[in-house]
Amino acid sequence: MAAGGRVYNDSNMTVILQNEGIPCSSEALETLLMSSSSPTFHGSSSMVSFEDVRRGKTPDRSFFRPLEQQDNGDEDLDECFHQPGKKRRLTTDQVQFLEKSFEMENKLEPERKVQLARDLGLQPRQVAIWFQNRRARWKTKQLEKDYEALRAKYNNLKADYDNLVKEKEKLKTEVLSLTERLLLKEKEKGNSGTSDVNKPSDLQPQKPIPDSTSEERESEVPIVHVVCKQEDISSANSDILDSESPHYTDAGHSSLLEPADSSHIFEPDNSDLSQDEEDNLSRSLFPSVYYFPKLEDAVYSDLPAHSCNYGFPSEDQALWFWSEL
DNA sequence: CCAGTCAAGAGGTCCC
DNA sequence: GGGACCTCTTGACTGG
Repeated sequence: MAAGGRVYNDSNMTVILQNEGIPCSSEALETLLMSSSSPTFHGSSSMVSFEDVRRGKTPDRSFFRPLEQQDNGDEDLDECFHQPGKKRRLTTDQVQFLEKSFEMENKLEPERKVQLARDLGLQPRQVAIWFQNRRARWKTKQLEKDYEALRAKYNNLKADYDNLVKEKEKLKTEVLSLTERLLLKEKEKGNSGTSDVNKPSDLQPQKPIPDSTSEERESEVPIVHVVCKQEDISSANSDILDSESPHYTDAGHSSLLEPADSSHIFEPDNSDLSQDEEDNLSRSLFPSVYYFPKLEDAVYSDLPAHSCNYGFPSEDQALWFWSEL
């Protein structure tokens, strides 16, 4: 490596030491070189706790250096004379100390910076840079975590959505077969000679007179209003579904959805819906954009007045329809 | 201070 | 074994 190939002489030593802010008299040099091989620091530096460091028990800024000397006997030379442009890794203990400090508070006040620098034998600038980098890398990690969490959430929601789509299909099939049965029954009735079989009122429950409040609410929700007013058989079907399968009503959706969380809003799957575009049932079931809460979260008991139930209890609607059978 | 970037250093793998 | 190459980590710098 490059470090191995470095050649030092007295002159560049002096320059380097001055760059490092180390007094560079011949005695100082000697002291540094001596201390590097001094048995005083040859034990693990962990023998002196960081608490001691905080209390000022550490002898001087060279405390953390010997770790490198343990790794490589030549490191001390490198450490003392390394070129100013060259990057030096912090020792494990220095990093641990900084990490602990970072855990306690990831911002660095000037006083703390100076104190840390003194404790670790680093330049305050180095400490500042270390904290900056640490914050940046912590943020990156945090973003990764957040991304993973969001992805998991998305997968759950997608699974819920898929289940709902399946359930919708099932219910659709069910409604179709029931409708067929109903029509068949009506046909049989007609054949038996009853006169007013084909009146729409026979197929549909009498629309009750809405009270003033429900009237007002209807006007607030034009899309649903229009859908609910469809005076055909599928309208009746939608009433049944609304009462029996509250998952698709908008009852309580606003309170169940987290605000500003677009992951809860599903655009209709066009590929799914377009396969049966004439199906009024689908249209009445799904407004252009629909929301659905998690099944277990849904509050089915308090349907709003505009949720296709004409302001009547859903059980009654079911009765209107089934009483005709 | 942050985001983006550079570059040194260290570890791993492959090939001769 | 060791050199070449690659990748990742991390200290340092820069511009906003």
